[in-house]
Amino acid sequence: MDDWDNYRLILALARSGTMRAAAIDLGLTHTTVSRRLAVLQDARGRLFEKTTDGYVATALGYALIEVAEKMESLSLAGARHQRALDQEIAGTITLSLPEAIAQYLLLEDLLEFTQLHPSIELRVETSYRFVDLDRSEADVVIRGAQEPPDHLVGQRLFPNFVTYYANKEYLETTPRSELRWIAPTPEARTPGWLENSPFPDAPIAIGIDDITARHRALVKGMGLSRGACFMADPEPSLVRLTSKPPEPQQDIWVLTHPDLRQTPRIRVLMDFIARAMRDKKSLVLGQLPAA
Amino acid sequence: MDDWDNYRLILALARSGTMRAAAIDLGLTHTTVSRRLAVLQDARGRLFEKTTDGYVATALGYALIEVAEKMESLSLAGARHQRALDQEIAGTITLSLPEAIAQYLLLEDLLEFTQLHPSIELRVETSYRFVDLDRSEADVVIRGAQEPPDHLVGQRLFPNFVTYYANKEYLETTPRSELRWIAPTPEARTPGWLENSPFPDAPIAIGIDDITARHRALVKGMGLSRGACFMADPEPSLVRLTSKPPEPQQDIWVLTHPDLRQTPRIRVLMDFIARAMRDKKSLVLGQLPAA
DNA sequence: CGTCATTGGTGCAAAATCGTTCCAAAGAAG
DNA sequence: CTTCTTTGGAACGATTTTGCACCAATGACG
Repeated sequence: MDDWDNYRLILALARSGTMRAAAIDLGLTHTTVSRRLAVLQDARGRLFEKTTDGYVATALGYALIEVAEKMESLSLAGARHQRALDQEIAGTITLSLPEAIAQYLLLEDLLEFTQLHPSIELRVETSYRFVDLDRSEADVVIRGAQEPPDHLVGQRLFPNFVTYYANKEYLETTPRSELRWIAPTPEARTPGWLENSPFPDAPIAIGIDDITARHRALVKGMGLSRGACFMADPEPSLVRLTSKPPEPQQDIWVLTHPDLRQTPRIRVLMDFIARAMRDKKSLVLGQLPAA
Repeated sequence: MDDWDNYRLILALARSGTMRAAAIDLGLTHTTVSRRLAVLQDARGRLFEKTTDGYVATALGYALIEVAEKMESLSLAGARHQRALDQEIAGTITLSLPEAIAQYLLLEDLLEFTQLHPSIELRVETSYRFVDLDRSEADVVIRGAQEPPDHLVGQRLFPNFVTYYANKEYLETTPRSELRWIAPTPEARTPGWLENSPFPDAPIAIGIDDITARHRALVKGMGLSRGACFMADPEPSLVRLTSKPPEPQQDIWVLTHPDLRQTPRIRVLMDFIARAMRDKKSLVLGQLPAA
């Protein structure tokens, strides 16, 4: 018995009496319980005897059940301890981050964070109204920037990569002369984006400020667009317009105020975000999985 | 964390500091430790932080390490308890069984039994001198018999099946007229065995009393022979002489004296033997694995 | 006494886990 | 500063584990 999980098996079988019931308790099937018990008893000797009404522990089995019961109370005490620890970092955090990242990159992760830390109330603020971060009410900020921002501390992750996309069907059914661009509003356009694109002669049909609205229009086949890899690559209806590698844009930063940095609650969130982002690094860099 | 074995992982990592060392402690590789820790921390939050000299537990990690330490002492106490229980059934058992079964069927199992119950000294007696079991010094007896034996109690398992065999090379290279039988001594022969055999006209070259000696001669290609399936089937150099199903011989019994039957030590051994035999039932019945 | 439900076991295919082999990064040693 | 060792992670193939669909055996119930 070099697998402590076997104690859980013993406990479930002792309590429920039958393999099928024990399997349900453990979230398994009766075959798995049967096989695991078989190897366990081969290694440690008979633990249960099959009687007319279920499995009954032998002397040895009973000894191990007692161990398992104590282990269970330990485990439950550990869970309580964990909740108590989480209480110590209870409070509210306001997180400000770009709408696109919130919706397309970190949505599930942020939900997971709230489940992992029930004592933390997380408020997500996706508007860009707070351009001046010092005056912002946010505690933690995710933003793209070239330089380390003043008065804020944190870590730089990696650049956000973009390239050119279109809806596959739109691209195949639209005559080349009819292709149109969906662009940001003029002041937000990257210099040279059109000239370096695969279709520099196509006209700009519309300028949309909101990045997710632009993405929706792109997915619906309303035109060509330059967009973030992490938004477009997972969308199966979209194809890249060029085989050239995506281009890096601004670096992504995870930031907070210097006087909040040592706050455990803040540290936990920033660490969590950094970890979640790194897990998606290849997606943000636009590295296609099997290409 | 619905797998208590993860506590072992935490403990090993906390003690050794690096994944590679922890992996060695656990008998695994560092990749496995790394992956398991990753999913664990995804589910329960950060438990360790990577510092310049190894992994250091966070507050949460430390709480779980304490749980794991207590679990470990529980597990060790359980192992001591098991040894103590085994002491209660300490003593000597003399087991009498046919030489063929001892050598070809239960050898590993009996060894395993002594490891499982170090407090029991098992003496194996394979001679057939004790034909009268009441006068035998054996505590437990395995024997073949048609009827439930007098003055002894226990359980009947299943019949021992036999059929006809030869060394494959011997069969292919020997002219049919040169084929010879290796038989038991005349008084031990089953009536009609020769007439019902595939080669009823082949002469009997030799009569050997000892069953294992007969088997060895058969394997060495010294002739045809009728023998137990559980001895011959696992031997790759032997082939069956007939496609007819093997014939049942005497039932196999596991027996003891009535006044010993309730002795825990005896019960443990008899239960173990019955279980081991049932695991090999298809082998004894001569049911070929992939035929 | 027959029917039906429940139990645990078997064979096979799918899935998760693991080990091997590689590699980049970071410290330690020279 | 360079070299070398040690660390942990990634990709891939192999093994193990697991679930599913059956089945025989046993007991419950009408």
